[in-house]
Amino acid sequence: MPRRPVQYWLMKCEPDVFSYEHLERAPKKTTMWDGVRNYRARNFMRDQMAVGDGVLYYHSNADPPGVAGIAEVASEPYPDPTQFDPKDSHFDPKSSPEEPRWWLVDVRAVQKLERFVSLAELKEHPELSEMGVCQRGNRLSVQPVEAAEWRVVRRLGGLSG
DNA sequence: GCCAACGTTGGC
DNA sequence: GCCAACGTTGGC
Repeated sequence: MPRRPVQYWLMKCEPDVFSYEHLERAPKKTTMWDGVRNYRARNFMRDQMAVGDGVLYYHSNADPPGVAGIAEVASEPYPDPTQFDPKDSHFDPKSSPEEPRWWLVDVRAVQKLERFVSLAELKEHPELSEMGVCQRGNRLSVQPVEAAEWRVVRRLGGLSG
């Protein structure tokens, strides 16, 4: 069974909540990407992500917003445990372990960018204009990224390849 | 702090 | 199934 090619993603997180530096210091440099409660974002994680996929770790609601580091998908999709916890702010009473509504993957830090690449800088590059994050009003917290876009962002961030 | 864009909810 | 109201996101 041939493995599908690596795919690329952009995942948003508020750095005040969990920055790229937080991820680097986490056990195994890995965290559960919990709390996503948007169906499109969930579908990307549940249906399309595979271990080893590349992730642009994006700082949203930040000054400035932008891509801080490279991460990777570090688990198969599995149900988000916070949906079952009545004490958790992401509790979903309509979900059940038998029929979980919300899914996530683990994300592992790979390499911090040599240079932070701000949203303003992303927008300066016409070859990145199709990226969701460059489009006005796009609030999706998990987005697919084209391989060509991935390479451009890496290069802007001072990484080779 | 403002507000545009979007997603969700709930009345009908 | 429509759509107005409301809540959230997130850049500015």
